[in-house]
Amino acid sequence: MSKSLPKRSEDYSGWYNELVKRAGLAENSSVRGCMVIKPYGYAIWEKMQRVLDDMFKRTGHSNAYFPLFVPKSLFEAEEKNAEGFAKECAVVTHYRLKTNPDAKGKLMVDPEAKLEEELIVRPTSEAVIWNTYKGWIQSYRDLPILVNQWANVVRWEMRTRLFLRTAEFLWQEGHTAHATKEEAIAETEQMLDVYAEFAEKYMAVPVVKGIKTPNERFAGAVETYCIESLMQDGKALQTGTSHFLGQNFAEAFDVKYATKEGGLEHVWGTSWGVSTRLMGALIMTHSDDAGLVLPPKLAPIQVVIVPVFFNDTQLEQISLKANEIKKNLEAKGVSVKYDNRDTQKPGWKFAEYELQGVPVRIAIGARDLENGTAEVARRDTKEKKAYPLENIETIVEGLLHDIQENIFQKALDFRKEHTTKVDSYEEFKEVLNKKGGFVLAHWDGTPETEERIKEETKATIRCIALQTEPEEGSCMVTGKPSGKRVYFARAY
RNA sequence: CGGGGUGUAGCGUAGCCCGGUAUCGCGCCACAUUUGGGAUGUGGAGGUCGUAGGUUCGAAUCCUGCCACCCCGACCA
Repeated sequence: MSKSLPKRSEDYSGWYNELVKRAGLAENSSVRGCMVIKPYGYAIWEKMQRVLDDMFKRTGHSNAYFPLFVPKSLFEAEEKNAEGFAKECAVVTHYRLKTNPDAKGKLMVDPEAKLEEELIVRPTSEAVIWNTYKGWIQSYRDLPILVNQWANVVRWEMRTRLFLRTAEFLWQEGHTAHATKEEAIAETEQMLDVYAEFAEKYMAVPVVKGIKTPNERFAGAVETYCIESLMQDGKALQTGTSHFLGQNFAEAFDVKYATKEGGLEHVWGTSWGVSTRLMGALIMTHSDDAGLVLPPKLAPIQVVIVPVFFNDTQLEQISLKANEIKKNLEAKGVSVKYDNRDTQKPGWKFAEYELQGVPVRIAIGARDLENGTAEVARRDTKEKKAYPLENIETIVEGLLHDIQENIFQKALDFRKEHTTKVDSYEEFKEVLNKKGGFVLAHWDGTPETEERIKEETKATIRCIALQTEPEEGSCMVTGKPSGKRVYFARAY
């Protein structure tokens, strides 16, 4: 195993794959397409979960849990949704194994134990949930229902990549039911805002909020909202989606409520989710050739203290000071690791914590004790500076704040530099090939043109941004009139 | 599912064409010297060569089947 990662500029996907493994985030498992999320990677996911979960609670949602299996008859009830997922479903057909009479010590599927109705391993839970909601909702007094679940889902992907696309992944899916269309749309938009806030304030990942074109829309939704972000290789990544389901699922599952006025109406629905794919966005937005760069707000270890010592006496003295700093920082809510192992050298530790993206590193040696200082290094810029020990906690606290701001700003600048307006198809292709990033162009609004662009350039419409100001123009491909520019990019 | 490739120690590999029981690096263990950016030396442990079969006195090497993984395509919210 070589010591350094592949360079981003030379082999971006190699860099990503190696980084995920070497930083201890995840690894491939013996199950095709499925990953093992390792403790360090899972710790980041847990922090994401905690923040998001709080945000969901604050907006009135409660958690619940629904089954992993969906009976085929339920699954197919909402036709478009079922069709959209049909090609990537794992299906349970039997419920028993038996010993194989032809191969000693081996098991085989018991042909006698065929399920009467196949069970689909959920690729998403709308079907089970709406079928359940049917029993929960009779009157307007039962609405709204604001439920979220943290779960795993399975989508049998042909080609997988750690975090970005795996056959099984972890996510949360919110499913809400409302009395009115307006309320459901407001919910959809509210959750999109929650995701955007989370991405920008916590992950430090700038996002474009928008709606999907019909081609890219969630199967079964009336409107799909999304947040899109830009990775360092110029490819876009969908980081979250929020769907206005209209009455599609209510109709498919016959979910009606009695109105105040005594009428009977189908309820309105939404669903919204973010997944472990966020980990991919986090990694690819900030990290560099030396390893992971984590935003302080999501870093499992925010500060690491590394002692530099030559003998046990020195270590003892340094530890005294280090533990004091650790305690003081922890009192301020900062998570600190004091790495006093004598089995690794300081230089090794420096490199290791850089690989793991720990935002701030404090090194204390005998020399520092004499001078009453410590060396403080920040991960994002790799700057090192000696500070007096007295107010080091304040310095570190400020630094964590700075890093959070700085990496967001850096990502935002990158996105600005890589967002290009073009007015011709030629220019469009050139920008895609030479520069990458988001390309803002006029489009005639037809699925045919969108499809043609996708086939010819591999770029898709990432979204129609919510904040886009109207601008008269003509479609770069067909010349037909267009009222605004849309975001194109090659995407993950 | 199509086209190409690869499976050899925990990881990365040489050997395969031309058959004779496996090379090197990292990591691991022990000891010593080291320790402010991934230390050095000496010694040591670790292998069903993906798997099943075939050819052969003898197979990592040749042949066949199977499995897994990677790349390209197709597919993909």
